[in-house]
Amino acid sequence: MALRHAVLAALLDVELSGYQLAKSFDLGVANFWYAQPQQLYAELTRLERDGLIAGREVVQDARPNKRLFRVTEAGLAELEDFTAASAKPPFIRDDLLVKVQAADDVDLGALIAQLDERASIAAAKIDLFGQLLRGMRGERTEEEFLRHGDRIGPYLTCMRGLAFEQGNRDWCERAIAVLTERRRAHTRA
Amino acid sequence: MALRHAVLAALLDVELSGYQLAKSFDLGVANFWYAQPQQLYAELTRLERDGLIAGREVVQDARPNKRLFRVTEAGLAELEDFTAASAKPPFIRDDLLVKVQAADDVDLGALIAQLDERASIAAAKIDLFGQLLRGMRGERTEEEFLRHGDRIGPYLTCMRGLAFEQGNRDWCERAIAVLTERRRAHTRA
DNA sequence: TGTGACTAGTCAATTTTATGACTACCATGG
DNA sequence: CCATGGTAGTCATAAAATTGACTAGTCACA
Repeated sequence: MALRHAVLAALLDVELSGYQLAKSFDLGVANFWYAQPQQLYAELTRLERDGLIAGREVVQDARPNKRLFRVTEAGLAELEDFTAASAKPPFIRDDLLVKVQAADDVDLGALIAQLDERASIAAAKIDLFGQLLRGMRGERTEEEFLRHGDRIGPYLTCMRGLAFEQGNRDWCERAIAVLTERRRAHTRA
Repeated sequence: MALRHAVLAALLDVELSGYQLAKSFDLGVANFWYAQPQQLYAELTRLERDGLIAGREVVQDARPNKRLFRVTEAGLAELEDFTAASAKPPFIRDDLLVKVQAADDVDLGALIAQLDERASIAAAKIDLFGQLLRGMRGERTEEEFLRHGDRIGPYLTCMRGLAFEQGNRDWCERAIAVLTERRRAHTRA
C-alpha cells in the first residue's frame, strides 16, 4: 500500500500515462520512489478500479494510443489520510554495504572496484538532480523559490535525493581511500 | 539472494544465534541491512542446508537452548564471489518522501508533524551510531583506527549509516523550516 | 500469584517486488 | 529493406518481504 500513494503523489501535478510514469519511476528520475513498469501498470489498474484516479484515452497517430491518468477527489482524500498516518522509518538495503561489511575477509581489489563504480554512478545522479533542481527553480534562487514558488514538494524530494547521492559519493571516496591505504600497507608488509 | 550475503557478512566475525542476529538486524543496529526475524530464520535454514554456514547447538539452563552459526569455507567463497559481482544501485523508498512530494496538496500541519517525528528518530539513530563507532575504535582516533584497526568493515558501514541519518535529520529540519514559513505566510494572507 | 517482558524460536498466509518474455506499430539510419 | 530503438502496454511466474499468530520456559516486579 505504499507504491499506491507514490503514484498518487506523482500524478498530482501532471496527467501521465503508465508509460510516462514508468519512465520517471524506473529510470533515474525517481527522486522519491522507485518501481518497475509492470508494478506501475498493475497499480494504476487497481487505483482506477478503486476510483482514486481517472484515466482517459488519448488517441494518437504515428504512435500507439495511451491512457492519461489524473487523481480524483477520492484519491486526494486518500493521500490526505496517508499523510496524517505515521510513516515507518526507512532503512538502508544496499548490496554494497554488505560487501563493505565483509571488507576484512574479501579481496580488496574487487571491493575497491565496486566502490569506484558506485562513486561514479552517484556522481552522475548528483549531476542529474542538480539539473532537475535548476530546471524547477528557473531564474530564482533556491531561497526565493522555496519561499514563493508553487509546487515545492517535488523540489524538496529532489533535494533529498541529491543529498543522498552526495552522501553516497562521499562515503565511497572515503572508503576507497581507507581501503587503498590498507592494501598498500599490507602488500608492502 | 541478497539477505543471504548480508547474513554471511554478519556472521563473519561473531558466532550468533538466529535470535541474536534478528535483534541486530531488526532493531536499530542494522547498520548495513534490515530484515525481520522470520526472514532471518528462514535464511539461516537455507544457508545451513547449502553448507554456507554451520550451526552448533548450545545447551543452556535457565533459558531455551540455541543454535550458534558460523560461516564455512564455502560461505566465505560465496561472499567472495558476491563481492566481485557488480552491485545494483540502491534507491530510496520512503513514505515520508511521498508525503513531501504531495506537500502542495495536503495538510501542512500533519506533514510537518511527520517531519518532526522523523527528525527525532534520526537524531536517536545518530546517537546510537556515534556510540557504536566510539565503541569500535576504543581509545584510538578514527584516523588511527581506520589505518591499523582490524575489522574496519563494520566501522565503515556504520559510518554510512551515521551519514545517512544525518542527511535525514538535516533534510527534515530544512523541510520543516520551509513549510512552516510557507504556512505562516499563507495563513496570514 | 499473576502479569508482563525476555529468550529462542516456528508456521502459515499474504503482499510486494522482481524477472523475463511478448505484442504492436512507427520512425530513423545505414 | 531491414535492423534498431522508442512508444505503449500486457501476461505469467518466481523470489523476497511483511504480517500475524503461536509455543514454551524464565525472570523480575508488584
